Amino acid sequence: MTQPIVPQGLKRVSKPRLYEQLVEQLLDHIEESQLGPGDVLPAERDLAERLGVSRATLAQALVALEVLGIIDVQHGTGAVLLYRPTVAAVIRDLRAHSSRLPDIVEARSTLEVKLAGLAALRHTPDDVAAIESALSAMQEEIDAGDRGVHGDELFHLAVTTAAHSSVLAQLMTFIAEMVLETRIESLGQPGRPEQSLASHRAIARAIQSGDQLAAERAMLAHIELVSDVALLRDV
Amino acid sequence: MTQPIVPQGLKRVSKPRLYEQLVEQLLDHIEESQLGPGDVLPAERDLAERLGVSRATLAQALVALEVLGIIDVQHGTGAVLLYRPTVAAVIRDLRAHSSRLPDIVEARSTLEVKLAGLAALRHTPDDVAAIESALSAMQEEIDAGDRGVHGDELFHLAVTTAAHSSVLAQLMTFIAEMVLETRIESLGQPGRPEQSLASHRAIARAIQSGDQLAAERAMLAHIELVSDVALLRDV
DNA sequence: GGGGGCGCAGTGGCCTAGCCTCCTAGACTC
DNA sequence: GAGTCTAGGAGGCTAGGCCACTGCGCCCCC
Repeated sequence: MTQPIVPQGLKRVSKPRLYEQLVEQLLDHIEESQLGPGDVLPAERDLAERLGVSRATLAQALVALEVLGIIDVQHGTGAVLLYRPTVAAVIRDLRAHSSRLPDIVEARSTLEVKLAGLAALRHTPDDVAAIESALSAMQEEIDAGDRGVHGDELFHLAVTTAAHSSVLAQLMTFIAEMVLETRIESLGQPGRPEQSLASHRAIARAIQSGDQLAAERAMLAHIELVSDVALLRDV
Repeated sequence: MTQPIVPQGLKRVSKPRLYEQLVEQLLDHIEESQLGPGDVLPAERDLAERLGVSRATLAQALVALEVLGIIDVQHGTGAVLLYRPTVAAVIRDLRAHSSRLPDIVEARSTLEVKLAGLAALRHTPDDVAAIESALSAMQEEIDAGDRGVHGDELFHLAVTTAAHSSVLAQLMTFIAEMVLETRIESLGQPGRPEQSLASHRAIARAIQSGDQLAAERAMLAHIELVSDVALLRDV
């Protein structure tokens, strides 16, 4: 009862689709029936009739469950469960109360701290050049009276690249959109761009000196600095 | 001669479904056309005809894209893009399994270490019960001569749940499929299931005692233990 | 009696055809 | 000019049908 409906455009304000309701019902059914990995769901025709929907709509629900990684639909056999009901519960929670801001910051922090540390260990001359270039870009933006959003983005991207860890980089990209919102807010605070740039420099120094621990600490401090306002604002 | 071919059907050896191909094509189309957030895709009837499929099948593909968080289908309006094309590319890469093993382990380690630490701080009685239940399940599997893959999975899931961090949990779901492969390999080593279970117990103790640092350390040690063989084998 | 092959029943895959609801832009009214 | 109405286009969902794949049991042959 805390969340007053997220205005954050990320969420669906619109009408519930039938297949979404079916997903919920199926998850409930799986949980109640104590089904486990390897068990197969009833046949589509049967299920559709029992749930009072057409096969086509049920098929959409099954596609959704498949994408969510809960079932694997096999031609000629049926829809077999991959995971335990607990997973279903987790996913349902995710869908229910959508990701809130602290969770986003938490994920960002986790990933970027690690990336900064790896960057300290693995950076190439090119990576260093890109980081320096990002710092200069942000400096120029600030000098021009701008908030430096672009340079900020460049910097974090350069650090991510310097870490040379493809999966982590992909995960960063995935949450990039969410992070962007918090970033723009933060840089709107008076004096914030300068502070942010200063902590960028600290991170860059630690990375260039190859000091993993220092880089991680610097990044952590930076993100905490950048996130506090957003946290206070919204939660 | 060690493994009689993993029956774990997670890797699709089977037939590609039409809607999956459509997802790929649509992602390509989005990228090529330089579409951004807010843009709407062509009408279903139009799209279906152009792609040479029925509306029902296209609808499945759209559901998949919706679950992946790429589009939002609005009644009466159309399918509007939520993210930038880069995200689409990322997701496609993730699906294509292009990432290499060390990177996967690295990402898993980063996320799970953080999750273990958070679980130490945030666990509820229910979370503890789920963790204990997972430990018992794995013990039973091992006693029965099994490798304990299932109990292992339950345990890591329970820890993820106990961390109560939705975005991090979401990221774990994304790499879950990749992680599964390394997990199964690891547990195939002689004596490994017992070692793994022991380190699970250590993690569980640290979480239950609320010791964040100890939980993080225990999880890190566990993942390093579990990953070394796979790393040596494959890279 | 045992082994192998074949066919059938059941399941999902996908399509066609159609009607409903919802949204929106533009015409119409005041 | 502002508000209202309406028609067309968009997605939502259904019904029914045919095809392809899987698995298992029967039957034939050895």
